[in-house]
Amino acid sequence: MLSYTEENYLKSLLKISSDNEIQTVGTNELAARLSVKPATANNMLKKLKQKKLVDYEKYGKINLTPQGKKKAIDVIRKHRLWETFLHQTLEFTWDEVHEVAEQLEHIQSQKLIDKLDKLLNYPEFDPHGDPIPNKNGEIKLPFKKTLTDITVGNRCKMVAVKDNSSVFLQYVAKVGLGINTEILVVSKQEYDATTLIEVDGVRSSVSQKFAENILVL
Amino acid sequence: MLSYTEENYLKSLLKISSDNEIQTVGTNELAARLSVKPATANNMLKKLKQKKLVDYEKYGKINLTPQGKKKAIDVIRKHRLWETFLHQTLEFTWDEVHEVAEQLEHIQSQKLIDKLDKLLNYPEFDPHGDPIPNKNGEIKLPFKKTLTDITVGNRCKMVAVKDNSSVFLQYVAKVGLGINTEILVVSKQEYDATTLIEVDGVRSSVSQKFAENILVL
DNA sequence: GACTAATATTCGGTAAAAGTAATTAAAAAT
DNA sequence: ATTTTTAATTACTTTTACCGAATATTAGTC
Repeated sequence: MLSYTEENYLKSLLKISSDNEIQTVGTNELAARLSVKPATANNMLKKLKQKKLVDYEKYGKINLTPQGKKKAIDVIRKHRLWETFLHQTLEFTWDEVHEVAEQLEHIQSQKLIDKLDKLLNYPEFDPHGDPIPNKNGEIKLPFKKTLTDITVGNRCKMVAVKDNSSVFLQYVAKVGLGINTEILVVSKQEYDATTLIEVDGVRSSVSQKFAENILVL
Repeated sequence: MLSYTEENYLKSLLKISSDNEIQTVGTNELAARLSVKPATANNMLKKLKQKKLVDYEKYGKINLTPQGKKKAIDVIRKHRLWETFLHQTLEFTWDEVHEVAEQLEHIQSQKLIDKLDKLLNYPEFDPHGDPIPNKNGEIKLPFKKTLTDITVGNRCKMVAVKDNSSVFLQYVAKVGLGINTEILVVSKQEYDATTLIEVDGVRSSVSQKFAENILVL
């Protein structure tokens, strides 16, 4: 049985590698994500290596073993199913779901998750548009284009967000955006890529940082 | 914020005092309930006293403070709401719900519990017939008569069970009993109070121990 | 190839949580 | 009033997670 903390480390490892493409996961980055010091992360990595959940050599690259990856996917599956449940069934707003799901994802009961999955009718994406791994650990490929990729004068549809922080999500909602809303890119500043967008007839100016976190189709 | 274990101690303290009427709660009994050594329970009691959740003096009797009681009721409320959810919404059998609810009861989110309560339409009793405290901590009085109180030739209706162990519940179901089933007391052995009952036309012989754990109206 | 910056690791130690064995105190029995 | 039994407490152990400081390694630059 894995501890709450161990599960979080595995989850972060998987998330980092899927966020940054092929990219190399380092002790520092891992530590930063989890808001701990590198020494702490290193300790945990040693423990996880011993449990054969991660595979790495001193000063070498960190990889999840097949077992570790399976476990990590399972945690993410639980997290996203709970988010979906909170949003769909219990009417939580999409910026409220994450925090509670962080707790719920550690509940141990295979049957619970299977039943929840069924209740929600086997959803493929959570309220933020992130893919929910199915029971076999298969994940629908997430979208790769962001709002920054849309050229001036073109329309696109928002399908997900990259940043799940509550402050970001509330800002997104304030601009009139949500899953499946249409966006028109009106203009862009050449200097800092500040973008003027139009959503349901309302225009807003958003920063490059903002646009990078909006995934579109 | 209370730890998982602290919450369990408070819950047990409340349960003991409501199970055994006025009865004095001792360190030993508490320890036995939680399957730890008396020393462990004593440690925790000191900690809980310091947090002003229990009130007791060395070698004296243990009482929950108003705050402690409130917290304990809250944990029980969460436990029983989750049990109801698992049974009603997710189709768990009544002997499966307890174990998972033991985990779910520690999730911290007022909103989650309120929404769950609403989803279930503010239930007053859980799948075992135990009363669910409402949002203000008020508890519908539980039933006090047991199957042993019914005299030969009379009928009664099962409304709850005292023992929530899976082995007992499965036995109960095997005899044909469930919440709201009718029972006819056919005869009783004088020697050991073994009782012959009839449920839906099927007769079974049950021990005194069994009968004591069946609450009836 | 030597210097340096960035990154990783080890060591020693802290703090909190949860537990037990062995002892001591109190209550009950003779 | 002494012994026996029961209950409560003290003192110590283990586990988990964390950090600061010192050290080691790797990679990039001149």
